[in-house]
Amino acid sequence: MVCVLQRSGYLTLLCVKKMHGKNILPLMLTLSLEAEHGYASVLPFDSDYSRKKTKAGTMARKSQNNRSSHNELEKHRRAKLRLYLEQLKQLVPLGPDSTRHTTLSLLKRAKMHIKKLEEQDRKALNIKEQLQREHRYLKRRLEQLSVQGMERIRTDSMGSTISTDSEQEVDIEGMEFTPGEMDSIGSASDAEDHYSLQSGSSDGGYTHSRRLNARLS
DNA sequence: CACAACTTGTAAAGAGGT
DNA sequence: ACCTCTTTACAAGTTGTG
Repeated sequence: MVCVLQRSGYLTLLCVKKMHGKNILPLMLTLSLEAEHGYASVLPFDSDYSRKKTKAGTMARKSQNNRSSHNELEKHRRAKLRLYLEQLKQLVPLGPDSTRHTTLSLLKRAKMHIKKLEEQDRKALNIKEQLQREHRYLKRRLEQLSVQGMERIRTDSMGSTISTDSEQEVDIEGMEFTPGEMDSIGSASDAEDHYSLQSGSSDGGYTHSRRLNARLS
């Protein structure tokens, strides 16, 4: 039996039982001399243990120094986890019962919060698309009406009279036309936008267009 | 008793030697 | 290519605490 007192405070005993001249049942016994630990482990041992990547070999290879540095690393990992949880806590709105929050409850809240944000995002996207359709439709309608107004003025002027009918005026102040938009006047997407406006949510866009149509027809 | 913190063993991945 | 070692992360068991 070999007995080694390690600097880490652990006592390692190496026991080898001989039978018929051969070493059998080798064991490595590790005892902690620190009272608060009371640590003891019995490991199978063989002369090749330091080179084998077996479960027992790994255990035997790990010195107590490795063990404590491993514990330190694990401590750091937990500290990092705590930090991330703290950061998460700043991002998640906590309810009135914010006196006690466990890790589990925080994660549950975070999950709910993410779902809520996703829903808000989805709704906002729908509204944005609806407004874009409305905007496109109104723009094209305005372009059509301004063209009609110009033609009306031209035919009137051929009759040596200039119309001063205020009802025929089209306010194009503030309008901007890009070449693409000018090309798309009267295109199929016009009807599509109009349809989507009619079938869309009940905002003021459609009624506004109808008023405009009625006034100029 | 529930939860947090700690300890320990182990697997996986990557590095390095042969 | 194979083997071993180291690093890293995770899971399970244990201990501490309010």
